[in-house]
Amino acid sequence: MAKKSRAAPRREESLSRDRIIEASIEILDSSGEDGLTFRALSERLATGPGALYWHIADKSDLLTAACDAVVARAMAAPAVATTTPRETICALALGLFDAIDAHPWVGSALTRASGRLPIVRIIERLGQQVCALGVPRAHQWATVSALLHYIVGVAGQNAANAQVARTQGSDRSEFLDAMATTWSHLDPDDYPFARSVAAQLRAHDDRVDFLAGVDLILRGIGAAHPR
Amino acid sequence: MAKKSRAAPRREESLSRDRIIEASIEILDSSGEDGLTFRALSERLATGPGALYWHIADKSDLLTAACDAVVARAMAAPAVATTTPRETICALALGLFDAIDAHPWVGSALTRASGRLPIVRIIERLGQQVCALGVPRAHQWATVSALLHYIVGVAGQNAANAQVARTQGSDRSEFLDAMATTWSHLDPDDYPFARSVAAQLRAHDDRVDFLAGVDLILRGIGAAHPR
DNA sequence: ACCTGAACACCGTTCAAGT
DNA sequence: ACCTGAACACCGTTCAAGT
Repeated sequence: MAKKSRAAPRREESLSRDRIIEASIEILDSSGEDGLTFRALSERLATGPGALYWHIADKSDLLTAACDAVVARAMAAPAVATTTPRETICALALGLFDAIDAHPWVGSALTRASGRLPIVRIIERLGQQVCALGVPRAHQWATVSALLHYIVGVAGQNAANAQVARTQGSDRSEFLDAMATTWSHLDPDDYPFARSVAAQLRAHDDRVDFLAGVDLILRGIGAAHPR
Repeated sequence: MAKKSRAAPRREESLSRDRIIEASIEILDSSGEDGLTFRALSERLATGPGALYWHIADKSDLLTAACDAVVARAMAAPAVATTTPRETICALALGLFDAIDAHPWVGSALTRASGRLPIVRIIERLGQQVCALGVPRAHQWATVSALLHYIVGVAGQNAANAQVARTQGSDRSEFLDAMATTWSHLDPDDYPFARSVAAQLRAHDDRVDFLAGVDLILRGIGAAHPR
């Protein structure tokens, strides 16, 4: 047996906020929101639950920090000077959509992060482009707010869908299929529209619909503030 | 002492799904999401926690049902024949906004109710008006989806704000004030936009901003599908 | 300063037993 | 058929005690 080197640390790396957040993201990605517990997390980090509280305030802090790490990456892509503000907004929105698609738990974390850092990052990037679009100062906040709420709304719905699919053990298409079937059995007098779109539901592409919504808002901005 | 009448029931009314949901709404309104526990609920209904499971599947079922009761009321208002589809959509959106403002927990419940009854109710009412607007069949779903996600997004944010305000014991204006202060202290190079809107944040009216967002989407619909 | 891990005060849910 | 309430398997969080 090899002799222990002097002052060998208990872990390969000592505990730190960043290491905790990194481990949290891994657990969230593999086991979902319900899988992230202080016990599971401390086990993975080879420590006790109490140790985590030295580096993070509470679970909400942990979730927001994990969310922020993902959002920061998605918002880090620099704006290319040769693109229009409109294109940049679409790119930012799509970047967020894809990040949330890859990490569904970010969707629900974002919903609970109002006013916190991850939301401010998004507001800042959107806001700069809304200014560049020529929206007058008095309307800038409401405009950014509309874009933000739409994006966060879709994010939350996607997270919820993923959560349902996870707990039911079914994948997305099975989930959509079951939903479409339920809708097509609704009362024709009370729910004519829901019945009529049930079929489209099976084939639709969330990403395309998401972009269509962003496009609608951008058109609205253009119509409200013609240059 | 009055003689007990024969066959006196243990409770004034026997347990039922509706009574459970009604009591849940009262608890949610007075104590928030965290206040709704099976123990608090069974105590208020003078029964044991296990009894509730005879009438409801689980907590998610309970929350969705409570949410649906509120949404159903907000969506029940009949469309007046003399109004335009546009006005009806605004009225529906405002009705939901006010319902969620009065019952903040509905916001987060809605986010987790994708494809369930409360969401279908909203989709149906919006969908009929979107049809009336003359949106071509192929674009109806994406259009309704944009409106829905925006509304649910705002709802979720409002619920989160109310939740933060509740746990901090502060009211909405204190919360907004603290947020504005934090934002105004952000780094000027990294967050010029967030800093510039921080002041507006203190004075802004959520309801007005919400309507501005609905208006933006409606303008976008008009621009995308001119009649 | 940082970590340990038992203990506390809860949860949602189940289920044998009652009526 | 409907209800009871103890019991189960968890949570997040705290804190005296260690290094």
